[in-house]
Amino acid sequence: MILDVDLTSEVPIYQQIHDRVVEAIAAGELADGDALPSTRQLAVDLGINFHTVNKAYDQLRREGLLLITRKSGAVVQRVSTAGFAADWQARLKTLLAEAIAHGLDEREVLGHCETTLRAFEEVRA
Amino acid sequence: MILDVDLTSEVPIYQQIHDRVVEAIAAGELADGDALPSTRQLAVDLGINFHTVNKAYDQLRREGLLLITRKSGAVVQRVSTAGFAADWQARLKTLLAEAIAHGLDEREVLGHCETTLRAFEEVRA
DNA sequence: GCATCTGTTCTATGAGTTGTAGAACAGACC
DNA sequence: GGTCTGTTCTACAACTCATAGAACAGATGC
Repeated sequence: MILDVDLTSEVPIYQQIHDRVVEAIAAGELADGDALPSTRQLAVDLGINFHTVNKAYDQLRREGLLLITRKSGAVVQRVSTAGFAADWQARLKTLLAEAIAHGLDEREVLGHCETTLRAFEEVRA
Repeated sequence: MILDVDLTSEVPIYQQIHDRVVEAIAAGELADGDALPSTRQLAVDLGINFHTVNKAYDQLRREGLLLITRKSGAVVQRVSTAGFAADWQARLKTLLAEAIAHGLDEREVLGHCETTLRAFEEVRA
């Protein structure tokens, strides 16, 4: 699993780790039961502190995407989470509004959504 | 113009103000040339400090959505901004991946995008 | 048993962000 | 002249971010 983070980005490192894992799950590169590297190992690989990796993993666990045990480490396991849909739709509205406000056409924006979703499908197929 | 912010939210107040203005522009409730309330006035209306409003307005100005002068105050005026598209598409990918990772179907996600975009169109019409 | 790796938890520190606050200046308006 | 405006400056408490060190306990392999 390739997981590249930009240490110079304004986006927090733990957030980048979180986002890359989510994208890998969406693309099917990570499926239920797949193991992630240990917090200490990934921290060494990325050249960061293991507490930072721990924070990203913990966030994924709270979101119901990761199961973490002392025995098996971090394993992808998706469980239903309440209240996700409403929060997600609110963020979608804000993001799409940003594109429209900046002058993009509705059809153009929908095309970007379609292309992005198709990319996930294709990697999975 | 109604602008409601949640002071108890974990989302920063200035970010909420920014997002609501962007959504209003996308929905056509705010068009080019429309004036926003002064920083001090909006701060009083929302019961917050005017520096916080100033931060939100300044962010909108840097994004090319607002023109701020001592004379006319804050006025909606959209100008082209470089580098917006790439950043936006990266954020779109992350947001859509989150939905797919949580088990939503691709068609379902695209449907949400379509519905949200249509809502903007309808308010504008 | 022993060493090692793992997740977990605690404290701590420095840098940066967030929101509030007060003050001051200058242009615009009546 | 008085008032409203945006702008800029400093300042503060609270919080976040990332790093750091230490310690504990379960699991694994020899």
